[in-house]
Amino acid sequence: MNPQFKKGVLELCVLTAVKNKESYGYELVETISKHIKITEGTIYPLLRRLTREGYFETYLKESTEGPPRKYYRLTTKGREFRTALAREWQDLVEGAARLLKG
Amino acid sequence: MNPQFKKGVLELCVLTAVKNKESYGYELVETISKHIKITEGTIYPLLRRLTREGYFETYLKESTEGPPRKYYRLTTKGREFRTALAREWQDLVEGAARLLKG
DNA sequence: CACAGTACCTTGCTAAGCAAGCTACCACAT
DNA sequence: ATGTGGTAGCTTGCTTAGCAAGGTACTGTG
Repeated sequence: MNPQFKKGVLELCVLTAVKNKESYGYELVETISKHIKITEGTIYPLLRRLTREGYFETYLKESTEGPPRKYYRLTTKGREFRTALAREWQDLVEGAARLLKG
Repeated sequence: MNPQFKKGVLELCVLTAVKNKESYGYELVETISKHIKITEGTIYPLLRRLTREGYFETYLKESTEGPPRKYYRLTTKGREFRTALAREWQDLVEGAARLLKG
C-alpha cells in the first residue's frame, strides 16, 4: 500500500476509533491494522502529537497482562476537530471519485 | 483542506486525467482544481516526476493563445501503474470507511 | 532462566503538497 | 510604446507524516 495515501487519514481513523471507544495505543494498532496496514512506529508518535495539540487526554490503567496501559480520551476540542476532519476527508474522496470516473 | 489528505491521490488523479485525455500542465491544473484544491506548484513537479519515472511521455504543441504547451501521454508502464494505484486507493477508502462507520 | 506476548517509546529517513517566486508569450487597451 | 491580464511553463525551501528499526520493561508459561 502506497504510504502516501495514508497521510492524514490515519489521524482521522485514530480520532474516530477513540471517539467510539476509549482505547490504549497497542489496542489501536491492532484494531486499525485489521483494516489499514500500519505499525506502532506510526501510531505512537501520532497519539503523542494529538495529545500535545489538545485533542486527547490520557490516563494510566493497570493491566494483568503486561505493563500499564495508557488510555486516550477525546477532549471537546478533539471532538470538534474530528468532525471537521471527517468532512474534509469526505470532500476529498468525493472529489477524487468524480475525477476518477472520467 | 488538509494537505496531508491529498498525498498520493493527486498522482492517481493526474494519471487518470491524462489517461482519459492527453493534456498539458496548465489544463490539468484547471481540470483537477475544479474538484480538489491544488495549485501549479503541486502539479508541475508531479508531472516532471511521473515523466522521469517513465509513466508519461511528452510533446510540445504550438498555441495561438500563449506559449507552446507541453502535452503528456501515458506510456504502457504508466497505464499499468495507474491501474495498480487505483486499486490501492480503493482499498484505502474502503478500509477507512469501515473504521469510520464504527 | 528463557521466551513469547503485551505495552510503551524514539531516531532517522523519505516523500509529497504548496506558497512564493520567476520567465516568457500573446492580445488588447491606453 | 507601454501596460495589463491571461496563458503557460518552471524552481526553491519549508513542512509534515508514515514507518523501519531499534530500544525498554512488565507478565505468565515452559
